[in-house]
Amino acid sequence: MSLRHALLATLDAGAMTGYELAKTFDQSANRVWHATHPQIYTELRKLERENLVVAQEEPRGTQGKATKRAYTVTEAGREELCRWVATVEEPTLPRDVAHLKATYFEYAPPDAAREQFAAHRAYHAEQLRRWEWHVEQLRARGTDLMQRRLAKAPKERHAAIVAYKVHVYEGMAERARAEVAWAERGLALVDELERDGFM
Amino acid sequence: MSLRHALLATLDAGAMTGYELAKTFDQSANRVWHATHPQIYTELRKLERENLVVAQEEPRGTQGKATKRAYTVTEAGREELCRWVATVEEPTLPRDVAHLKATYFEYAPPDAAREQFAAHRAYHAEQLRRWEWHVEQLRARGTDLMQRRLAKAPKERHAAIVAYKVHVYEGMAERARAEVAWAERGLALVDELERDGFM
DNA sequence: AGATGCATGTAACGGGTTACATGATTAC
DNA sequence: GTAATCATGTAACCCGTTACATGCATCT
Repeated sequence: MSLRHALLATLDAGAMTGYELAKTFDQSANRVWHATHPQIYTELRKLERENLVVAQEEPRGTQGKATKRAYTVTEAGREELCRWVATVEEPTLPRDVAHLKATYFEYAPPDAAREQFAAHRAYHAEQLRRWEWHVEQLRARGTDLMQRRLAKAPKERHAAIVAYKVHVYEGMAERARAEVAWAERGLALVDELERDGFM
Repeated sequence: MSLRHALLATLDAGAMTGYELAKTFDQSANRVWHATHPQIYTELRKLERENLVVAQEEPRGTQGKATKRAYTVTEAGREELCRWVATVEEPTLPRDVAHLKATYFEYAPPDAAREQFAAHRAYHAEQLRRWEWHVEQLRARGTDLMQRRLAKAPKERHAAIVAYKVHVYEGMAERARAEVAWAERGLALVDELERDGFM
């Protein structure tokens, strides 16, 4: 149940609608925790029922039929967020398709193996680019979310707020680099096995 | 739906019961893909209904009331396995509690942050030990599963069978090392922030 | 007038976890 | 005889995905 806390933390920087949260989640900041929009809307309603957030309903469009709802964290919500952040959690259990599949590449022709290592490399190279870009943005305190967050916090804490996020995103970048290197060693391995007649 | 393929691959090395598969899954080999025992038993029944495996039912114990079922892959199952291995899949979407939480360590007292980085380090150090041990076992072709797998495959393919698995497990070890390093940099960061009065 | 994109949802389904149930074997 | 462990399952629940529905806005 981490989605709710990711939502609480994001909302703590300032009120947002479900749509804005969904955008924030999948394009920029929280690529650490994936969530789809139906999930976000549903979870927000749930958080509202539990009084961890409150919604401000406003008309959307000119006809006044459609509405949008901007959510704000309540005091209880903030407490729940702090409680969660300070709690040590069980590590996520491993479930990694790419590595699982690579375990059994013996069952596939060399070209299929190569194709998959190449796809792996491409995906993580792209991720790496994103993480690196994001680290720069954070350091420059240039993202919307960060500015809103900093505006609400006392100045002496700004360094910590930025530093933890930078640390996380640098960790993700490091990971992506490792995946790229792993895929490249994989490609070399396929070549080697084929050259030596083992495939 | 990777569990079924992990099961098919494991069974392809030789018949096993659900219990043996569960053990294989969580203690030694397939720590790349976590699965609990109810899930394994259920999936095996499903694979059986789809004719991807067949079960050999045998009495268990002396009273002859309880039974056990040893599963074997069918030709269709092997084809499905090969098809899956050769297919490029969407990468698993990121969902990482530890990194998500670390993003918000600003909300926690420094000691709570330290405790979590320490737990992270301990967990991945232990994982690293496991992966390294496993790589050694594989290279020595010393695991049960590997020996059964090799016994069924033509000799000229042995090198590839071992090499792919070693590559995967070395990748996992590399990852674990990166997580340990990340946690250590995290600990240093908390110290630094506290020393400079930012917490 | 129709297509595309913004914005907010609901419903059905599937995979995975936790809790529970049951029987056999081994060690004390 | 009782506790622990081996072994096989079922049931309820929760989280997340996919597909569908709806309304407004903008561009052509």
